[in-house]
Amino acid sequence: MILDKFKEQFAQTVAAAFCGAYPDIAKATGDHGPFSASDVLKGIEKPKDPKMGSIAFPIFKYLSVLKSKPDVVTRTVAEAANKALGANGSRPALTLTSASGYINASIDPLAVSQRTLTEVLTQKNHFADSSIGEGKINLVEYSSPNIAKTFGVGHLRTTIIGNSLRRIYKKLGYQVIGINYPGDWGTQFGKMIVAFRKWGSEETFKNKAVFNLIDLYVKFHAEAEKDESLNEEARVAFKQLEDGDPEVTALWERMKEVSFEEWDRVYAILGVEFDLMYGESFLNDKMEAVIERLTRVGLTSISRGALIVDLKDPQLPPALLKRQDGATLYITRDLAGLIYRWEKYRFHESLYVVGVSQSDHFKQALKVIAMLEEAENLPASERMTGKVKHVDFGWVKFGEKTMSTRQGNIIFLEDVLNQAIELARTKIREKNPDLKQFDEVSRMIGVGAVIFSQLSVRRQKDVNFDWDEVLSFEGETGPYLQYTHARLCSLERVYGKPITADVDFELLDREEERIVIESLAEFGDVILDAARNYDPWYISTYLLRLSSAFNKFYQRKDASGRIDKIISDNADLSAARMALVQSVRIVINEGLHLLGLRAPDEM
RNA sequence: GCGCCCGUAGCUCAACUGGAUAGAGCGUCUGGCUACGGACCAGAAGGUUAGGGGUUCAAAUCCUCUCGGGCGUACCA
Repeated sequence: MILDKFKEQFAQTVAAAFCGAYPDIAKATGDHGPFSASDVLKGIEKPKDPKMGSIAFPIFKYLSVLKSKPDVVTRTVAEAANKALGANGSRPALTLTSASGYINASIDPLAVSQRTLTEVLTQKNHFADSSIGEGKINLVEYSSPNIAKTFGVGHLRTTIIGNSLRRIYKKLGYQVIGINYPGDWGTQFGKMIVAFRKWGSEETFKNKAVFNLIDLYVKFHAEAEKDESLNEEARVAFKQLEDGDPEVTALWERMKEVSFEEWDRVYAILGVEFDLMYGESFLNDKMEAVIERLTRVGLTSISRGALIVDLKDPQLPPALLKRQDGATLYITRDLAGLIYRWEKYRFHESLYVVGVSQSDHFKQALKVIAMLEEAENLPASERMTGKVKHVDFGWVKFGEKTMSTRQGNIIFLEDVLNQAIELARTKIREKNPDLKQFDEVSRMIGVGAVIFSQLSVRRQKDVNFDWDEVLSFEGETGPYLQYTHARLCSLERVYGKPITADVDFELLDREEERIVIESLAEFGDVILDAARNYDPWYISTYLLRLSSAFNKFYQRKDASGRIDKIISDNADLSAARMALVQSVRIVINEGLHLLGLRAPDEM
């Protein structure tokens, strides 16, 4: 965003230089390719190596039109452009160079640093805020655990990605509704009820209730392997629940209650927030209307005894609204939920942060909606088609296996968090034994390591759950970012004087500073990338880049091999460098917040 | 069987969706004026991008086949 202005200037200058250098071809081809500022702007890239400048423009694809060699083209154009830039005698904001098929440009560091640091220091944590979301509502559904199952690491990704997306959209000015939609309905409850009747007791609800319920669930599946009739019993039991049988309903309520307690504890540790929570059962009385609506336009039919919507797509099985026995299914509730949310919020976008394994399910549900809206011939403004997205993510794998509650193959998230926190405590005891807020900071770091472990891989890819990696505090980790933040805070404490943007930015023109400052300038673009791609990973990797750039600056050595200290006897230099320090601290702090991590002042 | 996704350093991941010498971290090895905080920094080693063929100025990226893995495939969610 901050660099946009320079990119535009680059594009205009380069296009003009092309026109000047190849007037005949320009006349013949018209305002296209290298002769068009907007085409040049589209072709702009970031150089592989920051030493090559900040803007790069490859010219290969124009060689056949220009009928010339790459190095000749880049050299003549760069020279002409430089001449034009320096024409009015003042210091040019851009300096172009040519290199093997690329026209590169470096931006006058002073122009960037002045603008960037001033913005960061005055806007503080509101730096890179945006208004693109103003007046728009975005829904984000995430976490959505199941009753009577505990939080495993499998639920970690949806919870963390969703929580982060919620914060990212807020920063961009959207009104965001973070929704937790727990699974509190369905045949699984038939199974739980049967299991409880057979092997449960009052003791089940005593201590560690959720764990006891999981044991029952696992046992049910083990037994059902041997005895098919258990599944039939479960179907009957769920039907009783649907019919409102008081005894069964009471049992269901108790199971819900203990699960809620469990989640609240985990959300509190993670620092995850929601704006709205309702379970699947909330939609029970809203499904019939949806079915009627679908039926009215003739989309439903009976097949093999079940009520379906034929999706007219050989690749997708039909959407089952009702089973043979009349019980509703997952997709029936999701359709009701889709419509409920659309009618209530008229959202700009509605996101479902749910694993890849359900991508067919979402394709089916969205196809049903599209068919319905088409059949009802709704005006475009009344249609949600295109606004609803399945934000899928890869599996959390454990060794070679995937997690499965049914097989009892699961790691409890709370155990992971507790171990991470305990490790943080050990580290702090050894490195900073006098730390005042020992407990709180230990939690920040342990939890930060766990959260970051899920955000350091692109959303769509599977992520391995490896204890050693999750509990690592070195390298590309959350604690590394937190450490950098704490160190920046420490510098401000040592400096002890007010930090302002009223400094001589000319003093920050060395390579290391330049890279840090241009990273700061990118923050806004990175947030937009994360939002557009529904992936906080962009921010994770950006913060690592920024921290690494800062740490290089911090530990830079001068010719004699001494550390080139930030705070020195040179007051002007120190003031300028501290302006940079505080800017980096602000951006790391805000970036960590967007990811859902806390940033300690000391650790 | 059919559909979708994936295969990059010993390990975990990048590569701006077709661009420059395929980059980081971990691990291994070497180094860092008596630390403005060493949870850091500098350097070294490590690659036929699973394999073959094709498309073009240019392929890890696109098309095709082979091999290997994951997920889904109507009455679970």
